[in-house]
Amino acid sequence: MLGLDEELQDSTKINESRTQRKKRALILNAAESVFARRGFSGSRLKDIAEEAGLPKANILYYCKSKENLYRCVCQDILENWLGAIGEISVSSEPSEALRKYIEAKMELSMQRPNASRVFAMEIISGAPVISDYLATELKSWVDKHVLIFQGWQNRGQLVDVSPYHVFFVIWAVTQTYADFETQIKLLLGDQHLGSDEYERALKSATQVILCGLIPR
Amino acid sequence: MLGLDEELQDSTKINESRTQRKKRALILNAAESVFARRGFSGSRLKDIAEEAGLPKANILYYCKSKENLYRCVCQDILENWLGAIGEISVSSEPSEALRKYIEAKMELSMQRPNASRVFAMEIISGAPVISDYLATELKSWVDKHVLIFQGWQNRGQLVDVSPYHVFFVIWAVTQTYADFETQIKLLLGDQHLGSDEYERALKSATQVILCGLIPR
DNA sequence: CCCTGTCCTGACTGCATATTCAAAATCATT
DNA sequence: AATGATTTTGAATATGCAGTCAGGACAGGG
Repeated sequence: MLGLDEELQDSTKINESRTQRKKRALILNAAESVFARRGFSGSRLKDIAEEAGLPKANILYYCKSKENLYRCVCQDILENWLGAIGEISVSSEPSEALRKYIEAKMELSMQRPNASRVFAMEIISGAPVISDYLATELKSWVDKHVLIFQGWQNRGQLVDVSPYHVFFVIWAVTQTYADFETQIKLLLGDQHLGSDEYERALKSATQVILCGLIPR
Repeated sequence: MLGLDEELQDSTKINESRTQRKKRALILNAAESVFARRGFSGSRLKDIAEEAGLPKANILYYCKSKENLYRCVCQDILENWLGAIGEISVSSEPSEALRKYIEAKMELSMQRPNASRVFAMEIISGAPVISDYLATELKSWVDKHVLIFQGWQNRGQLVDVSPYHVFFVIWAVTQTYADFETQIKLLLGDQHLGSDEYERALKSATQVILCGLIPR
């Protein structure tokens, strides 16, 4: 279990046919949903194969090993996340910028809850696969935005809390609706977190966090 | 994988000697720390045994099976949590009550981070073992407190957000410092979340959440 | 239609691991 | 100290699973 970039199944091969790309996506999806539920060691290739509707050996043909498959899933998730979340600029109004950011994160959590869960398990397990990514790409992204936050704070547009912790709070809240869906459903007595409940969650999260961050 | 209460190794046997209770605690501790890192399926009895400094077969002697051991760990965690968190009463001032609650939760997260992580993984996995507990004991506790929150809201002491989501937000934030410690350490560049950083985390969490909840 | 390389897959292998077992050690009681 | 009950443990077992492989299907180019 080392870094992400070594030995990854090359998913951008020059001559990859349409059906092949579809099959890859199918496998990644199936794998993501199984890994999300059982974690890496708890997942069985057989289950992933069934979920994807393919024979086990075919999975191994596309992704050389279970570990490599897991790495591909992680990479897929990280790319998707980095791409989907827009930047925040210094000049923007913090309340609007933060609202947009929270909305975007929330949207991601609801649309690909399994991605969030795989990520969560990976971190809880000590990030054996993505720690490099966290320490380099994510860290520099965060550090950059911490500066922006401090700019806002100097202008009195943001309350005086450690900017890092602002991120921790936002991430915690937005991801909880994906990661702890089971618990939330059970407590709300709901079977499926409908879009009405999603609205309420978004409203609560945004309201609580923003009110706590923007001075009046 | 069924409910919690069936077939649990009876840890309250009448004549259990001091050394036996110590050994049980030793095993539970070791198991908790391994389960926290690897999840249920990812954990190896061998690793738990090594962590506890006991031969593998001895673990099985005390807890009949790996699954039963996992159940015991979960039960231990839930009991500890339920016991440690005080009640919140209607008559209390919401800002003080919530502050205390947040502090207590935060304290638990920092003191037994592994417990929090086991719990998190269990929920993400769909709560195969503790779903009964969530649906009964925890649900009734939450429902009771939702009424209290609504009382506060009627008196204008608490902003108008869904009380359930107030809990989700508080839990998300307080647990993130245990569950995502790896990520937080990497981003802060710290090796060990010292007590100074803990103070900062507590302050940020309390400030953001409370300011968002208490009207002015 | 044949040939060549790619893709697919059922059966097999070897290893890791939870659990059992039986014998040894320890303890408790008289 | 003798006897029986409980506790401990190394070794054996049996199962489940990731990964291999050899051969079949298939596509494309001539």
